[in-house]
Amino acid sequence: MTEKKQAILNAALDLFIERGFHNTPTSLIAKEAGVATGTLFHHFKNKEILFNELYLSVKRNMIEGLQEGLNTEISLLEKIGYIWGYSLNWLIKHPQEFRFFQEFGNSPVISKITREEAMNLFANIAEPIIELSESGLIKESYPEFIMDYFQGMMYTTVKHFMKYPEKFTDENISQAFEIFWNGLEK
Amino acid sequence: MTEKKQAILNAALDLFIERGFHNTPTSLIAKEAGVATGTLFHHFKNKEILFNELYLSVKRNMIEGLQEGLNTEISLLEKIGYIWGYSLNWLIKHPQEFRFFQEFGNSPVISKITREEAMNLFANIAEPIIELSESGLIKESYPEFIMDYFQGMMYTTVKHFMKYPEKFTDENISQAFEIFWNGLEK
Amino acid sequence: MTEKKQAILNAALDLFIERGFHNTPTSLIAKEAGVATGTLFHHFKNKEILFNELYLSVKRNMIEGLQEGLNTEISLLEKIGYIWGYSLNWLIKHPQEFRFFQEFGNSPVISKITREEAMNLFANIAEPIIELSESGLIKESYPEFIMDYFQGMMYTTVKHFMKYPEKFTDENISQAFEIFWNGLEK
Amino acid sequence: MTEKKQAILNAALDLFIERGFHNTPTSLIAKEAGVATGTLFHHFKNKEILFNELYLSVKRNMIEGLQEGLNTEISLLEKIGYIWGYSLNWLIKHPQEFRFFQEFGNSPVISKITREEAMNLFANIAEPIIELSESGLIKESYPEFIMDYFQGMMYTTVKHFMKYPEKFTDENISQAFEIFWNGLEK
DNA sequence: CATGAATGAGGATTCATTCAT
DNA sequence: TATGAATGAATCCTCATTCAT
Repeated sequence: MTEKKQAILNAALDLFIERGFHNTPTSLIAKEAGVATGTLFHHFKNKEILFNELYLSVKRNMIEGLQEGLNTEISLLEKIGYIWGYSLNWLIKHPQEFRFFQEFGNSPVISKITREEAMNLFANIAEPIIELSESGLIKESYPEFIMDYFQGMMYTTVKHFMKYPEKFTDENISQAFEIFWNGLEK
Repeated sequence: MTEKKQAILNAALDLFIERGFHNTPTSLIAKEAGVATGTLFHHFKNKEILFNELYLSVKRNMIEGLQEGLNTEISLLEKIGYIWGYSLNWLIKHPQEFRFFQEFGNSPVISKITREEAMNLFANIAEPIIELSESGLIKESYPEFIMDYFQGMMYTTVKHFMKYPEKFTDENISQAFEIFWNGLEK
Repeated sequence: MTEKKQAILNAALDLFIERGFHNTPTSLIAKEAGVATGTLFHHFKNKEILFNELYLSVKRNMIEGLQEGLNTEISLLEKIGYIWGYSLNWLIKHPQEFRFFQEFGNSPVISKITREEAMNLFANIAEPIIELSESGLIKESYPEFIMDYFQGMMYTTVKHFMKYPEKFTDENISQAFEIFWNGLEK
Repeated sequence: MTEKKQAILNAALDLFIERGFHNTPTSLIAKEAGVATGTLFHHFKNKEILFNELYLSVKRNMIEGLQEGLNTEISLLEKIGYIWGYSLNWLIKHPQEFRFFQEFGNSPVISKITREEAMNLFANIAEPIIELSESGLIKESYPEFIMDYFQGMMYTTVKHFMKYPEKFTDENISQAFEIFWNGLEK
């Protein structure tokens, strides 16, 4: 990846979050990235493609570290805890990326293909969560709900700590996981 | 409210959801509403004001029935259950409105004043939830978290049932509330 | 037709001829027509549609008078002579329109539908010429050639007189028709 | 001429015909020619110069063979017939080149200098035709008209045979010349 | 000679808003 | 109230040309 291409992605992330997709001129992205307008279109065929590439790039960044931690031999519960902890931390440390997911997770600008590629990235992260729903360790339920509940609680928690940064203490973090887990327990 | 004004609000709701604020031309709203472009600006000084009025109108519609049910003398727990049940039902029955809140809850187009007005509408609905956090009935926590947790679980649940309509059974609804509640219980 | 719409067509005719389709900015057309850019797109959905409407409009103008003269009962030869004379005169008196046909007769910007509509306009003008090829009055040939020969000679002649206006005398006009006709005669 | 330079000219010919001068990006020409954009500007200072060089190159190709055949001692009439036959054949066998002349013969992109150079190439081909007009062999007329008539009939004929390839038979070819000649004969 | 990333001026089109009817 | 033609600033994108490698 060229330096300029990366600069464009960085500028685009900030601007799309702050102003939304349709309210962010490509000229502004280029300006913030310190390149000419033409350069933007040299690297990304059009604005939509830029957006889709950005989406995948952010997803990849988030997953990168997660993958590695899961390769070790640990129990299912430990895996769940690890995924929760890692994700929570990563999202809190990357507030822009978190807002990006929140705002654009359902955006029609993201193409089917991009969505599929993103799904594939998450395949082996989703696995332990699905496994959990079938493990007998928790209330009887179905995988789709557990998956959505996990993600929902995660987002709710991050959003909360982002709104009240002073509440982001070890104690409150533990409590959040506890609430999540107590909800599921038999 | 004139018939035409209402038609404009109805058309705007659908279009804003489907296409986003900045990607929805006022001309298209007018067309879908069956009025001339000029007519739209006759009723709403500009696009932003139309959006803000729409936001408040949707909020009011949701609260309307909720208020009444809370006026009776019932226990705190019953109130919480009532709010949860009513909201869940209303949102599921009004999917467009739900999507509207999801997409635009954080939109910068909503003015401070509009946001305050909306807050006021929810004042006595928020009350029981805040009371709960101080009631000793649940894990020790602070009101802001309980509030966000309530809303987060609610949205998570509705979103889930919207994605999997066939899962929207009495049993699963109860289970969702149970999970929410178990999470909080001491 | 609005006054402004007509002004746009007039300006477009001159500019397209002088500069070609792709080298004529819509902004310039609007400027020459004395209207705002937006007005141009209010009347013509896009540049190509403007071009196609212009093409048809010019064709219609040329045919208008021609049609009437053919409705009378005159011999085949007289009809041919009339068509030749009328067309030659009209084209010489409308040099811009002539150049327009020359430059853009084969332009890929003209859509199939436009081409068909134009053909229909010429249906009963083409008729006598086709009839001629089957009349036995001339060398044995086939209609398609006679048609192309007629048009080719017409264009050649007009082009010539346009290049050398001082040669545009009654005598030379007669001679041109004579050459055309001698070529065909048995 | 380098291989690459020739490849650029070949690609340019096809693309200019198909899309017109202003609608043909230099990047596309380079791509079709299998070279880098920079390479194109290495061989031709700019797009206009490329176009002018292409024009002259095509003219030269057409004339090449014609010149030789005229150097022999034959009668005026034979010369005329030879020019007609050779040109007709060459144009039919080089349809792209023919379309190129048709479309761009009057293009303002061709510079005065280029136009003069092209004229010079045709000097001794034009000679017999001009001589014809003064020979007394044909109707009394003036050289400019004979010249234009010759070229007009030639183009008309080629165009016709290109539109109806199945009509391109020896018989029809003779007839075309006959019509051309009968038109002129006293 | 050859390359292709980078440039930025230019052009087609859109759209919120106005205003005369 | 209602209309829709008119406006022109704003935006996405293209493309001839340059230049460092």
